[in-house]
Amino acid sequence: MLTFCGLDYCIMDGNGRIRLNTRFIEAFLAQDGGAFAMHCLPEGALALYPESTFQSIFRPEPAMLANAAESFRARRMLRRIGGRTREDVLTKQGRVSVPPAFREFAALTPGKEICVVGVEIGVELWNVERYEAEQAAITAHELERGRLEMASDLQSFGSNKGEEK
Amino acid sequence: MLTFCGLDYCIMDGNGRIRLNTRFIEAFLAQDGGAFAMHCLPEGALALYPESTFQSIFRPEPAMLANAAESFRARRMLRRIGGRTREDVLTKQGRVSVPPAFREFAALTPGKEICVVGVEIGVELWNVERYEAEQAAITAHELERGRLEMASDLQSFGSNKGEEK
DNA sequence: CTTGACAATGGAAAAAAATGGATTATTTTG
DNA sequence: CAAAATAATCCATTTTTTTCCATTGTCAAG
Repeated sequence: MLTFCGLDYCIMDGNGRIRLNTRFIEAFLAQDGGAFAMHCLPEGALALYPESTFQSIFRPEPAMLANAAESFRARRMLRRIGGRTREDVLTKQGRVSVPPAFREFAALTPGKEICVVGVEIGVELWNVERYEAEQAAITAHELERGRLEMASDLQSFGSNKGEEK
Repeated sequence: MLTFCGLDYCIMDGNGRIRLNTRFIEAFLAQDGGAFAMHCLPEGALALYPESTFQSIFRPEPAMLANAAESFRARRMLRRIGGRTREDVLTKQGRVSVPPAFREFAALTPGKEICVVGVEIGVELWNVERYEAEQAAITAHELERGRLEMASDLQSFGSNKGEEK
């Protein structure tokens, strides 16, 4: 069953907060009582994962923690997660406020429309243009895949022109 | 036996919902008590599959879930399914409401006519013009396939001109 | 230490949209 | 042609979404 699914367009209010739709609110409440982690993804969007999901996916290995003092790479890894993550709890009204630094990171402008995307294990907050570009990339890949599949269907007859017009 | 078959034209009401015909309603009720998944296809249409059918097709690999932190590709996969799917249940009257983002995706306009196509394992909702274009593409492919099939029949005699005209 | 400005927070009212039911119209069937 | 079944429309109700406002907290200047 898909816990977090669907796509909403909604408005970030003048103070940089958004209200999740009812299904998402209930999913967060059910999983960790509304506790979640907000994390900046390299794609330029913000992911919200229920607290426990975040822990199980992003928790650094003990070895990493032990190495932090000596290892440049270990420190960078911890910084990457730590500096780009914030933990919080949904308000009673199911609102999430996005801190200024994160808003800037994800190009989310107070007062403007944003996308809230269900991604099975949580949700992602996207700038609309960025999300549409992401969608287009996904669709283009799928269509190309379909095109090749159909072309190969004709190949079985030893077609000398597998490409259609 | 073809559970879902046939083609209907019907009207999406002013609130973005459609009512399935009796055969489809009964098929959905019979399979999962009316529970279904609505999924955006790259062709630009919406597929409705009974819950269990959808699960068997799109069940996410556990690896994908675990890799969400590290893998760009894993996140995109979760986004591809999660962001483009919604689970729901038929109402008592057999109505399905299509959320705004999905309406836009499939070019389904409230108050206008759409196509409901039986596709054996479920149904698809199409914008009328898009469906007609798809039909044309299917026919063109079949004809091309037939042409190649006949040509290859001649090949068996070592014809020096396998191509016709 | 107090005051004032600013931002963040929480709550609630107003607006908009979705929902469910029932009525009306249309088509199919006998 | 009449009756039944199906499809479409309308309307009242509920829910959701958005906007607005009051309160709280923080920081800086006096």
